[in-house]
Amino acid sequence: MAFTLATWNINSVRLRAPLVLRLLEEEAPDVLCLQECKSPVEKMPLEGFAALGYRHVVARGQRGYNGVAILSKTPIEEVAAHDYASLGHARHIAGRLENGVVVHNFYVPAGGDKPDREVNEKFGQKLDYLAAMRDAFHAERPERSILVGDLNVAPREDDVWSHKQLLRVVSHTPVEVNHFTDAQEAGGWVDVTRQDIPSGRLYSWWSYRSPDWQAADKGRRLDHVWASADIASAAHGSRVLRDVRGWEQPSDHVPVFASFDL
DNA sequence: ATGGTTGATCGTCAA
Repeated sequence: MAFTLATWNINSVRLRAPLVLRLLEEEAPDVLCLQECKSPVEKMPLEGFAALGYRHVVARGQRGYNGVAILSKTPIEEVAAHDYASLGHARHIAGRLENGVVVHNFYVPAGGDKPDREVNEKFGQKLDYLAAMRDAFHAERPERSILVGDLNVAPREDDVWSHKQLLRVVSHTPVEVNHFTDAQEAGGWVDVTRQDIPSGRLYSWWSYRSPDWQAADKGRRLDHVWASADIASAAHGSRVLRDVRGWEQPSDHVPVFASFDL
């Protein structure tokens, strides 16, 4: 069974429900993972998604911040919803599809402005969160699993518009990249997007604060699709839907897609 | 070094 999966930081699922519906109609992924829903689950506009065939949902929400959801055309069974680093935030949900594949959907803390945990508590929380992910994957190495989400780290030099200018900017600092890589390696996760698109600049986020995002193109690749090593060879066809950044009243993130022959 | 924009919520925090 082949299926296509997408991940998208929607930055308010209620405000941008029309954009979610447009993506589902135009691209029809089998599974869509959303982050930053900024809504309790009971206030997410799930009826509209169900009307398009996405009748199966696992989600965690909270008022105003965070919030993750997995929409699926086929049944999905919730298998976990971890509060890594005990932040009390709705940042993770995991479900198992009928083919046995477990989908982890993450929204890693952004980490605030200053990349120093001594003066910025949020940066410390981000590092702690990534360390907790590492520990969890070390304790139980994932198999037949896919991990997606807004991981809020752009690990490679060609994942940012200027490696040199971002070395001290949160999302691309060496300490974050090290924590990110440790979590990835602890799980034996393969970066599916870079397996399919091995070289060249690739971004999934452009700041609202940067005018003329398209021409300036000061983007970062913060949104990721990983697969456990046992199924990584089944992945193909990764795409980053850059044009979605130009939709009306857009999210600052765009969807990232991958397909799997399993 | 600073400010730039957006969203939730309703003065301010988070991103």
